[in-house]
Amino acid sequence: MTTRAPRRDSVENRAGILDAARVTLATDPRASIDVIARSAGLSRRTLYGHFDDREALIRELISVGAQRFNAIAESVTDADSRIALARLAARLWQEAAHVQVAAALALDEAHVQHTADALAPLRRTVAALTRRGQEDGSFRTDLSAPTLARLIEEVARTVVSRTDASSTGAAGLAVRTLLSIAGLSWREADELLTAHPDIVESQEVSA
Amino acid sequence: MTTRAPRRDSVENRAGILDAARVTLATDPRASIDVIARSAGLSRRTLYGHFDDREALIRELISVGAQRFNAIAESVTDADSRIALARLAARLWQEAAHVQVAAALALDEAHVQHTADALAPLRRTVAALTRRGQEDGSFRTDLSAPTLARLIEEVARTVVSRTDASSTGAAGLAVRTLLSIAGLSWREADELLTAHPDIVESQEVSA
DNA sequence: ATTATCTTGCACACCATTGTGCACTATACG
DNA sequence: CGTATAGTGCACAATGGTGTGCAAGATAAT
Repeated sequence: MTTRAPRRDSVENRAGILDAARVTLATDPRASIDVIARSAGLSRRTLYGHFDDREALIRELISVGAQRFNAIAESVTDADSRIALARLAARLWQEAAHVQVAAALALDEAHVQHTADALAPLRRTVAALTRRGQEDGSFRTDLSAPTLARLIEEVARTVVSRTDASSTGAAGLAVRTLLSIAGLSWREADELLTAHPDIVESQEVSA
Repeated sequence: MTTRAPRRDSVENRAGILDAARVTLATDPRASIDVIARSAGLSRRTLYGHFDDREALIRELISVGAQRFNAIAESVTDADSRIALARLAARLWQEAAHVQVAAALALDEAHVQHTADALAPLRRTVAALTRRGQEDGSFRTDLSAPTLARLIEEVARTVVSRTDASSTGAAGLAVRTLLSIAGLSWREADELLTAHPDIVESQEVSA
């Protein structure tokens, strides 16, 4: 009596719900279950077949998203801490779709804790990077490392969630902003991005 | 048949409600009317005696707060655009209590428009200041003036609403952050604040 | 082709919240 | 004082959301 394999449409629908939730909640973090389900082309009742709870849905969304971020954090290995920060920002930006939900949900009182936990590795990376940047003289030292790291996180969240991801040069804007926060002068950031055009592919941030 | 003068407790209570709403909504922008009323030491029913609507209450909160901000914006007249920005940030920071509600409500879809309208003067000041800073070579020119102005606004909102206003040096943190965004190197910002200690100085911790 | 799996619509109970009507009490004003 | 003004508690209807039970229908796996 081995249980039958799960139906293909079922797993597809489950993924579809997560997708719809990601898109929908990025705009409105408290969209109703009904809106999410319909946006996935399914009925509200069906959604409850895949997820016990609104909670369960959101928790999974956060967990899956966090994994991507943490993987990105690991993938950045540049020796130059300035470049490392720039590249980290750019790569996260490419995940904008995912980042925006995370940014939105992270502000929701009910999920702050889970989000914080899930993103711990990324946060550790940022903290280490900040320390390194200060030690090698690349980053500002008028703020303590923890404070600066926090500031970088908060500003990153803001820039990512409140700029139009589709507009040209948006990625460049995000990267430049974070480098400024880290303490680089804008000219230095400019030079850096010119010297390493691979970091941000879509150029042109006109004056 | 001349109507009698309004009772003193009535106007006090009205003010108390606005106060309570300010404090409560700063933490949780969608706190219920009941919570706000009780936090003001009044019953829900009484609140409805003073304000037609949840809307009406919030609209007044925004209007009153916006007036303060706009007044501050007008009060900053420094010729040096860097100092003007620093002072503007510092003065707004002193209004932290008010700023935090504004920041929280400004993110609420239902009130974005009203908030934007009410804060138009402040926004105009920031825009003009940004343009001036770019023209006199103080601010960065790798971003267009409107983009930079928007960035300054967003980061200001973030810093103000997501840092502990009571912690020491918080005002300094806010000011330094904004100067960095404007394009100053952190050393330059540091010099500026050392040369003009009056900008961040003397933060009253009045309850 | 059979059947277990999945989707759906509908009804339901439940909850929090909003805004109002009303009778009653308290109190500040003149 | 007397009285208009204000506060309170309670009941009420309405809204919009959550999560569940169930029967009937669709469909993918075997």
